[in-house]
Amino acid sequence: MPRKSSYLQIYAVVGRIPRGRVATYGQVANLAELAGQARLVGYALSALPESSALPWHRVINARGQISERSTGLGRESLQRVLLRKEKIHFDGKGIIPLSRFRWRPGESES
DNA sequence: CCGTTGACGGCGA
DNA sequence: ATCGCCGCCAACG
Repeated sequence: MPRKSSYLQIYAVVGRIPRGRVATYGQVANLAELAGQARLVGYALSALPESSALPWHRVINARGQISERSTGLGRESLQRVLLRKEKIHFDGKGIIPLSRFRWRPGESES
Protein backbone atom coordinates (compact mmCIF):
# COMPACT_ATOMS: atom_id res chain seq x y z
CA MET A 1 0.00 0.00 0.00
CA PRO A 2 1.12 3.47 -0.90
CA ARG A 3 2.63 5.55 1.82
CA LYS A 4 4.09 9.01 2.14
CA SER A 5 6.34 9.70 -0.83
CA SER A 6 5.12 8.14 -4.04
CA TYR A 7 8.09 9.58 -5.85
CA LEU A 8 10.60 7.55 -3.90
CA GLN A 9 8.78 4.38 -4.82
CA ILE A 10 8.72 5.41 -8.44
CA TYR A 11 12.41 6.21 -8.47
CA ALA A 12 13.19 2.89 -6.82
CA VAL A 13 11.42 1.02 -9.60
CA VAL A 14 13.00 3.03 -12.40
CA GLY A 15 16.38 2.31 -10.89
CA ARG A 16 15.79 -1.41 -11.32
CA ILE A 17 15.10 -1.35 -15.06
CA PRO A 18 17.95 -3.36 -16.64
CA ARG A 19 20.13 -1.96 -19.35
CA GLY A 20 18.81 -2.86 -22.80
CA ARG A 21 15.22 -3.00 -21.56
CA VAL A 22 12.37 -0.53 -21.25
CA ALA A 23 9.29 -0.15 -19.07
CA THR A 24 6.13 1.83 -19.68
CA TYR A 25 4.85 4.54 -17.35
CA GLY A 26 1.94 2.34 -16.42
CA GLN A 27 4.19 -0.59 -15.72
CA VAL A 28 6.36 1.48 -13.42
CA ALA A 29 3.26 2.73 -11.63
CA ASN A 30 2.08 -0.82 -11.02
CA LEU A 31 5.44 -2.01 -9.76
CA ALA A 32 5.51 1.00 -7.44
CA GLU A 33 2.12 -0.01 -6.05
CA LEU A 34 0.51 2.99 -7.66
CA ALA A 35 -1.75 1.24 -10.13
CA GLY A 36 -3.54 3.57 -12.48
CA GLN A 37 -1.27 6.51 -11.81
CA ALA A 38 0.95 6.37 -14.84
CA ARG A 39 0.65 10.09 -15.11
CA LEU A 40 2.24 10.55 -11.74
CA VAL A 41 5.26 8.61 -12.98
CA GLY A 42 5.80 11.10 -15.78
CA TYR A 43 5.39 13.94 -13.35
CA ALA A 44 7.96 12.41 -11.02
CA LEU A 45 10.46 11.90 -13.81
CA SER A 46 10.10 15.47 -15.01
CA ALA A 47 11.20 16.53 -11.56
CA LEU A 48 14.49 14.67 -11.82
CA PRO A 49 17.65 16.79 -11.89
CA GLU A 50 19.73 16.63 -15.04
CA SER A 51 22.49 15.04 -13.01
CA SER A 52 20.34 12.12 -11.94
CA ALA A 53 21.95 8.69 -12.24
CA LEU A 54 18.57 7.03 -12.72
CA PRO A 55 17.94 5.36 -16.12
CA TRP A 56 15.00 7.67 -16.82
CA HIS A 57 15.43 7.10 -20.56
CA ARG A 58 14.23 3.51 -20.19
CA VAL A 59 10.70 4.66 -19.47
CA ILE A 60 8.45 5.06 -22.52
CA ASN A 61 4.70 5.14 -23.08
CA ALA A 62 2.37 2.20 -23.65
CA ARG A 63 2.52 2.73 -27.40
CA GLY A 64 6.22 2.01 -27.38
CA GLN A 65 7.11 5.58 -28.18
CA ILE A 66 9.11 8.33 -26.50
CA SER A 67 6.65 10.75 -24.94
CA GLU A 68 6.65 14.38 -26.02
CA ARG A 69 7.64 16.88 -23.38
CA SER A 70 5.64 20.06 -23.21
CA THR A 71 8.64 21.99 -21.96
CA GLY A 72 10.65 22.44 -25.14
CA LEU A 73 14.05 21.06 -24.01
CA GLY A 74 15.49 18.49 -26.39
CA ARG A 75 15.11 15.64 -23.99
CA GLU A 76 13.43 13.30 -26.46
CA SER A 77 16.37 13.17 -28.83
CA LEU A 78 18.79 12.45 -26.01
CA GLN A 79 16.53 9.65 -24.87
CA ARG A 80 16.55 8.18 -28.36
CA VAL A 81 20.33 8.24 -28.45
CA LEU A 82 20.71 6.64 -25.05
CA LEU A 83 18.31 3.86 -25.96
CA ARG A 84 20.01 3.05 -29.22
CA LYS A 85 23.28 2.96 -27.36
CA GLU A 86 21.78 0.08 -25.39
CA LYS A 87 20.92 -1.81 -28.55
CA ILE A 88 17.25 -1.02 -28.24
CA HIS A 89 15.86 -0.61 -31.75
CA PHE A 90 13.01 1.41 -33.21
CA ASP A 91 10.91 0.29 -36.15
CA GLY A 92 10.25 2.55 -39.12
CA LYS A 93 7.68 4.60 -37.22
CA GLY A 94 9.86 5.39 -34.24
CA ILE A 95 8.23 2.71 -32.18
CA ILE A 96 10.04 0.30 -29.89
CA PRO A 97 8.49 -3.21 -30.08
CA LEU A 98 7.45 -3.77 -26.50
CA SER A 99 7.00 -7.45 -27.23
CA ARG A 100 10.73 -7.58 -27.57
CA PHE A 101 12.19 -4.95 -25.27
CA ARG A 102 9.79 -4.70 -22.37
CA TRP A 103 11.37 -5.46 -19.04
CA ARG A 104 9.98 -8.55 -17.36
CA PRO A 105 10.81 -8.23 -13.63
CA GLY A 106 12.20 -11.45 -12.25
CA GLU A 107 13.97 -12.63 -15.39
CA SER A 108 17.47 -11.46 -14.60
CA GLU A 109 18.16 -8.66 -12.21
CA SER A 110 20.07 -8.04 -9.06
C1' DC B 1 -8.81 26.75 -0.64
C1' DC B 2 -9.69 26.04 -5.68
C1' DG B 3 -8.77 25.47 -10.53
C1' DT B 4 -5.24 24.03 -13.96
C1' DT B 5 -1.81 21.35 -15.68
C1' DG B 6 0.88 17.29 -17.02
C1' DA B 7 7.28 12.54 -19.64
C1' DC B 8 -0.14 8.54 -19.17
C1' DG B 9 -3.56 5.05 -20.28
C1' DG B 10 -7.99 2.67 -21.05
C1' DC B 11 -12.24 2.77 -23.38
C1' DG B 12 -15.83 4.12 -26.36
C1' DA B 13 -17.18 6.52 -30.79
C1' DA C 1 -6.52 1.79 -36.69
C1' DT C 2 -7.34 6.85 -34.79
C1' DC C 3 -9.06 10.33 -31.84
C1' DG C 4 -11.10 12.37 -28.06
C1' DC C 5 -12.65 12.13 -23.23
C1' DC C 6 -12.06 11.36 -18.72
C1' DG C 7 -9.88 9.58 -14.39
C1' DC C 8 -5.70 9.78 -11.42
C1' DC C 9 -3.08 13.00 -8.07
C1' DA C 10 0.66 16.01 -6.79
C1' DA C 11 2.48 20.59 -7.72
C1' DC C 12 1.64 25.50 -8.67
C1' DG C 13 -0.35 30.01 -8.79
